[in-house]
Amino acid sequence: MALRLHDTLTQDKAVFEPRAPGRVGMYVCGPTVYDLSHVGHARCYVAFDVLYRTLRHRGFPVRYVRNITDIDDKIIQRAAALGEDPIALAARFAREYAADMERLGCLVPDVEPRVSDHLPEIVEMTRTLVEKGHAYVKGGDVYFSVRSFAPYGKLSKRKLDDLRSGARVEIDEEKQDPLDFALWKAAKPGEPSWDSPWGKGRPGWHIECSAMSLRYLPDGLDIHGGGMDLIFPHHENEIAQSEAARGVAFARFWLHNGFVNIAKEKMSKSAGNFFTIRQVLEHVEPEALRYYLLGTHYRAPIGFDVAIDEQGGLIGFPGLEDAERRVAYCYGTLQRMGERLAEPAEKAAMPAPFEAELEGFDAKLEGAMDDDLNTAAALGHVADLFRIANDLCDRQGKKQAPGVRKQLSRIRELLGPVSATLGLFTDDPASFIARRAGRILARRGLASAEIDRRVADRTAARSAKQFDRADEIRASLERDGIELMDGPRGTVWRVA
RNA sequence: GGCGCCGUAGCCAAGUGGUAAGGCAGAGGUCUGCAAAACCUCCACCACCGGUUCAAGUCCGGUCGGCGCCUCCA
Repeated sequence: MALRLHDTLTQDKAVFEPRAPGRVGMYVCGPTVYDLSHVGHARCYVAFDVLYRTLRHRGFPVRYVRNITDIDDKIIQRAAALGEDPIALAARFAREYAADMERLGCLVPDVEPRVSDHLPEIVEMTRTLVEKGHAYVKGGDVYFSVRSFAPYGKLSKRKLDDLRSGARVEIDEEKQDPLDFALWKAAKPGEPSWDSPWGKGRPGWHIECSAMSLRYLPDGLDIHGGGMDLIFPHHENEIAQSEAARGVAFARFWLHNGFVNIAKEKMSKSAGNFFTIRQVLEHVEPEALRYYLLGTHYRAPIGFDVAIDEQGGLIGFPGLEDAERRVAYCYGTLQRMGERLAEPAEKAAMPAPFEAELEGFDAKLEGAMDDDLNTAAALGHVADLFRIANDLCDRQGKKQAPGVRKQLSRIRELLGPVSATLGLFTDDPASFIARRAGRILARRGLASAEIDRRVADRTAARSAKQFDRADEIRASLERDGIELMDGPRGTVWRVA
């Protein structure tokens, strides 16, 4: 089996092989830190986290580089609006971003370079482009000459003449061609600036990714990723800068994730129809968001449901709440498995029918991930696994079957690669369930101690065979969204 | 206008030519004092029209509908 990835350059899937055996260089465009990250960012970084995890799980030594853009027009604008220092504002949102990533279960990249730490590399690459005739200086600005790079448009499948005719960009008198873009911008009063051969200034938007990616992946990139909206112009420009400067291919595989849509339209800052990651995490566990995102293939658009009351107030996120119930089901199953496995050992051998179904799982999971990281298909197989686990756990008393423990521990082993590659089900089951229950109860204004008391009342009524009274209490708890489960070890409750 | 993507059950969603994974909702059942949970069973003329093929949701052409990029954007 071999991992196949979809490459935007060829618009086709191909078997992934690193250019140099023994190491994989992977670069993902990180955020411009002028605000909190939203669900669209979450999707991108979760998707590439899965790629990172999968590569590592397959034994590739990976160097994962994900930048932080902390010098940018928007940061300067936002800082001016808030009366805050731009560098400080960027540092603040970079911390918030890191916290969001951690909560979503995204592994920390090997390198997270910041633009403000890499001015020398950026200046150097810009200087090289000027020397090679791919860039020109106008006043204190430096522009990349798009016409000087023949393959321009190869990633986004655009022709220069099409772009020109459709261009709605204002004609900048300083540019030789409207398509040219700034590598270096002359300083304006009150803005952060750095010294350069062209005077004080700061980097343009695209150059930082070329300079920083090649700084940490000097042999070139095996994989370059980001959102589909970066294909043009950002990634197209990165290719132009990098390949014009070095004369060699920049990245082998270009991977782009699809958008998160609200009411069929792309979630974006500029459209204002976005929800931040932490807004979402006020309503559901982080793992629910991760599970939800992985339920759709990373290149396909994913819808984001929002429930609004009549006054336009936010009620919640129905799709995410469904996902959370599903994650809770999985953790509930893991909890049952743990309890069952703690029981005394059996002697009987594993019966054949289950064995076959379980043994096929590894290959199914691997096959799904091999197919351009088909996490949705992978989760379909994971669903089978949890169903089998519950069925096994049900086999008690009269339905006792041999080999249950052995099979459950096998299932637990099979879940290892799931956690390793998808980053799911890594929490302690009891912790997840308790945390979720606590959050939902708090939202409903309920306390678990009070529920315990009501449950105890019902238990007393049941012992006295006062079933009407017992059912009355059950109904009352149900109205509060509490489900009761009478078992051999007594009654337990949980939030619906 | 240029380039590109998508249309699979009530909803979400996988499906790299050989008679449609999975989840939610719904119906029936097992279990239960009653329930719940869990499990079992049931539930698809793959937008439409042509074409290629022994065989098409899957390939090609067209129609209709939706979306994205071309300006900051994950």
